[in-house]
Amino acid sequence: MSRVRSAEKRSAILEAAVDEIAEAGLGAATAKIARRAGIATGTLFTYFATKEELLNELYLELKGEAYARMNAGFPQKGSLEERARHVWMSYLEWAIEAPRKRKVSVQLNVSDVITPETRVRAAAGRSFFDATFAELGELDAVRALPQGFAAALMGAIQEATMEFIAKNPKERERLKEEGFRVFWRALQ
Amino acid sequence: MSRVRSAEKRSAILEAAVDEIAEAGLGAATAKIARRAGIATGTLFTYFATKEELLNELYLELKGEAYARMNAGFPQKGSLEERARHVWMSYLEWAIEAPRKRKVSVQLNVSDVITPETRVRAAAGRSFFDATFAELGELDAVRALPQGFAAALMGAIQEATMEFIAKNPKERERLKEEGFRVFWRALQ
Amino acid sequence: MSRVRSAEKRSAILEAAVDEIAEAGLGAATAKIARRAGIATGTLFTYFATKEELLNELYLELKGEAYARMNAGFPQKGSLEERARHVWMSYLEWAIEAPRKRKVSVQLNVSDVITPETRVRAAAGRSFFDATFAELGELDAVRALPQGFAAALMGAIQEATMEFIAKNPKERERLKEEGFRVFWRALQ
Amino acid sequence: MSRVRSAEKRSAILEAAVDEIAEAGLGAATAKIARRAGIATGTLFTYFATKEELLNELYLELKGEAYARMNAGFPQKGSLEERARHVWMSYLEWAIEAPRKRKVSVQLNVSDVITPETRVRAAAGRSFFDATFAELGELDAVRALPQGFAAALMGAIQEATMEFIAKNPKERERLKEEGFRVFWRALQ
DNA sequence: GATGAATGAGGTTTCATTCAT
DNA sequence: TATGAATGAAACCTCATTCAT
Repeated sequence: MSRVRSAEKRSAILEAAVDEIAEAGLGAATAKIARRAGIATGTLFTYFATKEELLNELYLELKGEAYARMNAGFPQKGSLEERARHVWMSYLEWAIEAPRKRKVSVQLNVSDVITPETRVRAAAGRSFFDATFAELGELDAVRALPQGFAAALMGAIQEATMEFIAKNPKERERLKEEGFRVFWRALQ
Repeated sequence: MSRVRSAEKRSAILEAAVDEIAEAGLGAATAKIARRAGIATGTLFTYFATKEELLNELYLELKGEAYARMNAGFPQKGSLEERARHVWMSYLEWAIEAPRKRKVSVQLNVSDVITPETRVRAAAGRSFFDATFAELGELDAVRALPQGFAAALMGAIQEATMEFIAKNPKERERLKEEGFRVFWRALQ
Repeated sequence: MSRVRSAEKRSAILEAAVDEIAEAGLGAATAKIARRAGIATGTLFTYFATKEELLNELYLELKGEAYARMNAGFPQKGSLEERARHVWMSYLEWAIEAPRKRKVSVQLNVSDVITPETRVRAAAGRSFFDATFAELGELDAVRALPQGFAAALMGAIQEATMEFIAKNPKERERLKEEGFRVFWRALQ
Repeated sequence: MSRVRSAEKRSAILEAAVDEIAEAGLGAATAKIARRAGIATGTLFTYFATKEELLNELYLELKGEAYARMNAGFPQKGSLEERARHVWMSYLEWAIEAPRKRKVSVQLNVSDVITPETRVRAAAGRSFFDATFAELGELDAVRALPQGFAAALMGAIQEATMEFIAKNPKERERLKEEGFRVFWRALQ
């Protein structure tokens, strides 16, 4: 039997990619990523056929990780506000814990390497709380706006909130809460 | 006297940079930018010593252009809502008119090439309507949040709004207005 | 296992560098050196990280080669004159055989690319006959001069001798001998 | 009447070239030389048609300056040793006073930019004390060696001496004297 | 599968020289 | 003459990807 592609190595590459891209931008060299992952340059390409594929997979991974966090402990039966608050808080916690991951996720999102198909696949991870966003979209405040606006709005306000948490880490808890309240008020 | 450094050429380079970066990302080749600007490769470097400098100047230029738009026709004596609405609308109009510029502006903003000093210089262009944001920051909804949150919030919601305008260009006017109303409500 | 860095290729690069530099000076293009060595442009940089490193290694190589010649057949137990004569003759023979190498060695020596550290490392190769120079330094003629003067003196007179051998190759043997006698007399 | 090429500017260029080459090697940029000379890039080329010409003229200038020093106060009627000593001392003094000029002179000499014709023209400046070298060449010690050997020998030993003076500036006078004695003994 | 040397196109920047002013 | 912007070939070096081992 031949050796098998190891999941550990795959993860090591993705983690190394996060670090390297956080430091050097999307232009980060595959060779450096490989070295950081503790593997040979060539090995990287047995896990990801091209750099573009690596980047797309990374995007999926990061989105997936964030979504997993939001899905965990999701109060399926809570009130709309409770569910919205859960999503808000759990994403922010992930972003605070892994700022480089969030940074890279943003860079990937803004770039053109991520294919529409990848974006679609990434969105699939939201299944759990998508219903919540659908409900939010029904609120008077945004009913006249396209589907998805509520989600985008949350993302946007979180982005702004993150920025300030990064600057005042000690006020983290308060900022998380206040941020949510601003978001919530926007929807009333 | 020798030939004089022409403002037209400088502008041509910056415009070419916008187009090229919009298509190829921040990795866009200086040689291609030069060709698109109709000058020789070397000439670019008599206007901008390094690519990094070009990128920083471009950021300044784009921010400046957007701010100029917001400053133009600013209703100095209008109500707070009128002034906020002006800022909201004029930025969105600029972003809609020049989507590539906005896109590049976002990419630059997210990247690490823009120095803190450039960011400070860019912020200087906001003088006119900064007072408005200061006033917004005094509203109950965001009083507990750090200075600058209102501005960041507007940027964030605009970002979300832009995304949807890009997808539904025909609804532009309505989306602009609805977006503002969401923003405004968040502050009440 | 991957392909292994080949000593032959390394040598080929160094030899090509000698030829290219002899023809074009220290400004010789790395691309041309690579082509002459029969490898791709990029390959050169897997053997030498930068051109500067290549130049320093080349210096080491050339000095090493010359010193190896002088060490070979060194009459450890011969009289001072015999030992000095051996050093004198063997260096000149090397320089005559490989005039381009000597030329490049001189250019490198005069330039600022060779780091002090490289110079120190190069000097290490003289171990064998250093004792001889130390003894020469004790002779009355140069005792009042700094340590190392005798060695520098030999180098200088050899330089002058070389020049004339290059012009009158047929008189090589006589000039080698006469040159040594002038050197030797200077020390008496 | 049109403006005339100014001798001052020419000198300024040559001096700037010395400084720039001493710092950056023969690859020094003409534009930097021009800036250092306080003139425009283009102006340099009205004084020297090409960089190569500039370099050749510089060589001539430096050799000329050194020779002028040796010619000054030349003891036409002194003994052979007195005359030789004068040449020895005055060159060393020049080299000590203007180490960068000497350094550049050496670099030029070793390179291939200096044409044979320039070398011939440079040699012309030695007229005054050439007779002395001719006489030195008649001494038994070097009679069997080609014409010019005595001069080359002096140059070579001076080179060695210079090196040590550079390292021990305080012993300058003693080293100058001792160096000469070594040279003189070599000829006896 | 794993390795890392090899490849060569392409990236940024420099530079001697020209030429409009 | 003087100026310095303009030129574009070339320089050094990087990098995604391939492939011999």
